[in-house]
Parts: sequence; C-alpha cells; structure tokens
Amino acid sequence: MNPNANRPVYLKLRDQIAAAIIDGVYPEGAMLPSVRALAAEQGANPLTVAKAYQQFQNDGLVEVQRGVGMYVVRGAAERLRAAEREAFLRQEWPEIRSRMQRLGLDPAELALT
Amino acid sequence: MNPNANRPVYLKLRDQIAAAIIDGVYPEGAMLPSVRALAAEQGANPLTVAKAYQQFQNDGLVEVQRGVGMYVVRGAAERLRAAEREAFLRQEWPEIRSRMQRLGLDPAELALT
DNA sequence: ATGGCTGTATTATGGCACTGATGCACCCTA
DNA sequence: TAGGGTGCATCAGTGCCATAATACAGCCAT
Repeated sequence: MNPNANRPVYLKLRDQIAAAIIDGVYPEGAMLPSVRALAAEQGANPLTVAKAYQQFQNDGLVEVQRGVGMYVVRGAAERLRAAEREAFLRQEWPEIRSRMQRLGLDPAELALT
Repeated sequence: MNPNANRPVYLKLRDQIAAAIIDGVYPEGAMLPSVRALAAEQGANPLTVAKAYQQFQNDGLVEVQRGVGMYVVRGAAERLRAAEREAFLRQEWPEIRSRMQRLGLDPAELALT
C-alpha cells in the first residue's frame, strides 16, 4: 500500500504544518494554532499535536512562549524549505527515481501533467 | 525522516522481492529462495519472510508447491509491474509532485541526473 | 522407506510506537 | 485577583511487529 497511508498521525501533522509554514499560511512572527485548537480541528489528541510541534522547537524554527503560544521565528520558512529540499534529494529522490525507472515511468513526462 | 526507513521488515522484504521479480532476478518459472534460506541471508526470522511472501500468493503471482517450494508464475513480472505502476501513479506520484513543487524542484531536470 | 528439504500452523513473548486522560505550571487580560 | 488561555509532564492503555520454539504436512532423491 501507500507508505504514506499508514503513517503515524503526528508525522502527517508535522508534514502538513511544515507545508503551511513554507507556503506562508503561518507567516513569520505569527502564532501557530494552539495544540488544543489544532487537535479539535483535525480530530486528533492534543498530545499528538504537541508531538508534531516538538521537532520544530528542537530545530529552532518556532519559539515557545510558555503560557502564551508558539511563534514562527524569522527566516523559518526559508530554512525549512532548504532543509526539506536537501533531505528530499538525498534520501527520497534516489529511491523514487530508481523505482520509476523500474516501472518504466519517465519523470520528465509526468512533470507536464 | 525517510518514510521508508522505519518500515516493517516484512514490507521492505516484500518490496525487495517484487523488484527482483520485475527485474528478472527471479525469472518466471524459477523457484524463489526458501523462507529459511532468505531469512538466514537477510538476518530475519523465517516467519517474517513467509509473511512477505504471503501477499504474492494471494495475488496469484507465485505458485506454491507444498514440500517443494514457491515458483514465479508466467506473466508475473509484467502483471506485477503494471499493478505497481498503477498504484504509484494513483497514490504516490500526486503527493511527490506537489511536494517537489513546494520545494522548488523540477522533475524534468532531476530526471537527467 | 528414510533423511532432508520444502511451506505452514500454533502459541507465547518482548519490545516499541502511537494514542489517550489527567493534572500542573505558566502567562495574559479583565 | 480570578479566570481562561497557553504548553508540558506523567502515567497508562493498546496494538502491531518481530522473534522464538515446536510441531506438522508434503515432496524428493538416495
């Protein structure tokens, strides 16, 4: 099946949040949705959301003001995008590429879709 | 991290075997390695290997001769390739494509690597 | 027929990741 | 100063995964 289907919730949330930061849905300096709010919206547990937020704190992409909320730091979007791009090219793309080759698919053609 | 890294062993084995069938490492009519042999080679448990083989039996891609071994049926490689291709295009490619777009990557360029 | 190879069923166990419920510490505003 | 909003720590439950030890059923060459 799709490897992304049976993925832990907190990782899916993490990807979703990362995409939102990169796309500017949560601009730099803005406050992220509270763990409870996002949990209610996504139908998940607050702790699961907190776990998804955790990595962004460790990487210094968001700043925690205890009792207040979590804020996107300056330059977070670009730093995040660079890191994701590097990780994608180094870890995922080689496998995807060889896999497509095995299946007789051409990335250049599919790109035009 | 890489979604394929923390995947269950039996699924990684399954993908590895599927690739071998498609690539003709196990040609049609040939016998697959015994569960014990592959388990020893891969450092896994025979039952884990059996679980990896399971799906191929259900899909009718391999034929079990009890007491003898498991054999790749005729047309298995092409059928497997078609199924994998369809699944890839429908389930995985859309996500990959949008993700690359977000990261500012062009599939057409990367294809030339 | 016997030994050695196949796959398979059974049961049990340990580990680990994910999820969940509760309560606490902290900060701002009214 | 009271209330409601934050994040966070602790503990517990659950289910999947992997392993293990046996035992069984079938086939084949010697």
